[in-house]
Amino acid sequence: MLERKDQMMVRTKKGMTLRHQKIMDFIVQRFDAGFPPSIREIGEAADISSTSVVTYYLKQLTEMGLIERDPKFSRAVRPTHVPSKDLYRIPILGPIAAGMPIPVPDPQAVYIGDEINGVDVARSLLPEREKARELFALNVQGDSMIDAMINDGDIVILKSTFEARNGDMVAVWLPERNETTLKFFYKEKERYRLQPANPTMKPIFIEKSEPLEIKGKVVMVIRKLQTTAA
Amino acid sequence: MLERKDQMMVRTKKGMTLRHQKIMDFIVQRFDAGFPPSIREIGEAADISSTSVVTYYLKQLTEMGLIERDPKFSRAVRPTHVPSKDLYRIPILGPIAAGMPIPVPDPQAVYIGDEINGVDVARSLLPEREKARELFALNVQGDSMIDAMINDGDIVILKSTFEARNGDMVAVWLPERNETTLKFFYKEKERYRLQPANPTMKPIFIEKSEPLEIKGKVVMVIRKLQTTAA
DNA sequence: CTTGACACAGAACGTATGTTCGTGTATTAT
DNA sequence: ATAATACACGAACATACGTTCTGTGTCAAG
Repeated sequence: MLERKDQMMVRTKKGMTLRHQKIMDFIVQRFDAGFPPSIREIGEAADISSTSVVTYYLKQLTEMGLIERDPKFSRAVRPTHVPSKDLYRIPILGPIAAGMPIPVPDPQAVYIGDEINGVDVARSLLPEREKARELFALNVQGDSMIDAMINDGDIVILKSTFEARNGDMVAVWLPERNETTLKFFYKEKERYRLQPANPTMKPIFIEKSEPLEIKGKVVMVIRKLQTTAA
Repeated sequence: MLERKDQMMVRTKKGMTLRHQKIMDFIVQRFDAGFPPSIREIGEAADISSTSVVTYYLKQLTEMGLIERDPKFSRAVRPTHVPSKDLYRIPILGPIAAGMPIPVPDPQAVYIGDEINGVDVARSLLPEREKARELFALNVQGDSMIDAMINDGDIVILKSTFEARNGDMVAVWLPERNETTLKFFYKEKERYRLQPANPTMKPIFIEKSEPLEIKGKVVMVIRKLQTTAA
């Protein structure tokens, strides 16, 4: 009864075929909606005509640890690890300090193993969803940022950018001084003014002849105080 | 067939009877688990013997806007508004400034209308779940907290407490000075030392004879930089 | 070439599931 | 007092659902 041999899936080793992915996508989609699918609905979504074949794949996905099932209930299938829709995990790329260059986001390297160091931030605190992917976080090391009202141990969240507008707080790398700094950015006639957040402190001025690399715009600062074990 | 008249639910107006609540609780519980219940399972959970009665209540809950159903699928029932399990909404009680007393959490008043001003924080950034209820947030007004490395517009998250340990950052009200301040707290022999977070600034000392009210312990500071509309 | 593992189809079976209908009993309105 | 309404039970029914069994085509190893 099988005629179209070209449509059969081949799984040389233990990988994900197109069918595995289609099924996973559908289950995740339905899980997000709150209504988990039946075997037959999965079959329809993945172009599988037989319920036994769906069961066959579900068994594999379970063994891979991608889904969980409860045989006691119908439609009791759910993905094991689903990132929360209400959170966004911002990768922490590394430390930031006055005498160090700023780690730059690398779209390739970031998602190795999917188990990256990161901060979870509520979507409600973030700008639009689309731009969240441009965000990265840095761990502040040392007291060198106190003029930016940022302390040792703080986490700064930046939006990757190479330009800045007046009034933005930016992460700047000054090659000639071998210095990283976080300042409010103002473009003046012949120079840039880098203004500390702390109003009691003086700005520094960078002539336009001097190189100045803007690495990102600070969008948030999170400070966790060590909770002395209650 | 009905003998126990005392067990019948009476809904004088449009309120929630015990059965409504039992059903809602069960649906929410199952929704969180990812496996929505069937009509009969709901009936079992709410001690309802007839499936038609469950349907009857489900219809009411739908009309109240508490749940949603999709008649195309079985087990397709979900609560409409479920607070995310990954977030915790910390109520913002009001402003904090140097010359103002600190708003104190009032367990009664907080939950009016359930639509309170608040910050959503990822649970992963918070201490244990149990203690999250003791948290409240304040909106920093003015520059008076710059010695605590806290700026105008910052949000400070505090844990309600009346005592402090050495090294805690606390919100303190000094009645004799009519002053609110955020400082690291150290108990010394004859006095308290209130140390600014900014290492370049000097501590203030409070003799033990002077009254000092600890209102809370700072657990987190969140600073949102205004994103100049991209 | 044979064998066995893999990928798939189809059908059958027993149970689960949601709806609907008929009936009964309190409570409230007229 | 009577009617209307709200709350509740149980049964019946058609369909949905998951499991299991048989069988078939594909491919690589021996």
